[in-house]
Amino acid sequence: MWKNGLIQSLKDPSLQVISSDIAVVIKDKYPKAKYHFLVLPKEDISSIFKLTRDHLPVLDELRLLATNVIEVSGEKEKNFKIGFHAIPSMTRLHLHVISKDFISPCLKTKKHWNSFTTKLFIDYDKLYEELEKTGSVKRIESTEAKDLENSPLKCNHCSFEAKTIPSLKDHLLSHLK
DNA sequence: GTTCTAGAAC
DNA sequence: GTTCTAGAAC
Repeated sequence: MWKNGLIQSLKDPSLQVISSDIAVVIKDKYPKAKYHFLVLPKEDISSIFKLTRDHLPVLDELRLLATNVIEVSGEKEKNFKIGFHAIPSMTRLHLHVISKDFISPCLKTKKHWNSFTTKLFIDYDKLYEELEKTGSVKRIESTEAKDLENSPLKCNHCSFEAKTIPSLKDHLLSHLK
């Protein structure tokens, strides 16, 4: 089943970029930017919704590996987004580490775009705080999620709003240095 | 999560 | 006529 794809990838050492005793970094199979890594715990945590305060140290470790893999790539952390999808599709908790260029042939749909650039993307710090304060991560309302998935294609660098995905992709090229 | 493709949008 | 999106996938 495709939902278990990440767990399969986790087992394949050739896909591992870096790892520690408790977590592994792999490249996203369909990267949505120049750099797109996933940090997964070895512990069988299916998603953000299974997290408790007991997992805070695991999150700390995921975050450390995120910093490490950016360093190894020779890039600057400020040029990355680090966080979780509010509605994960695939099982096994995974932290996205993605460069803000969002230039990739695999970025094809409005849902892709909005999953990284709206509240459908939960920054690491925000999720960590919620877990610390409330002891769990709340599921987003499905009506709000639909609205976010279908919201206008706003550039993540400026006020530009694209009418189509291809025009957004053209526009993103203009932000390359 | 992706692929495929019908038909909407242009 | 071509580009682009969006829903089914048994």
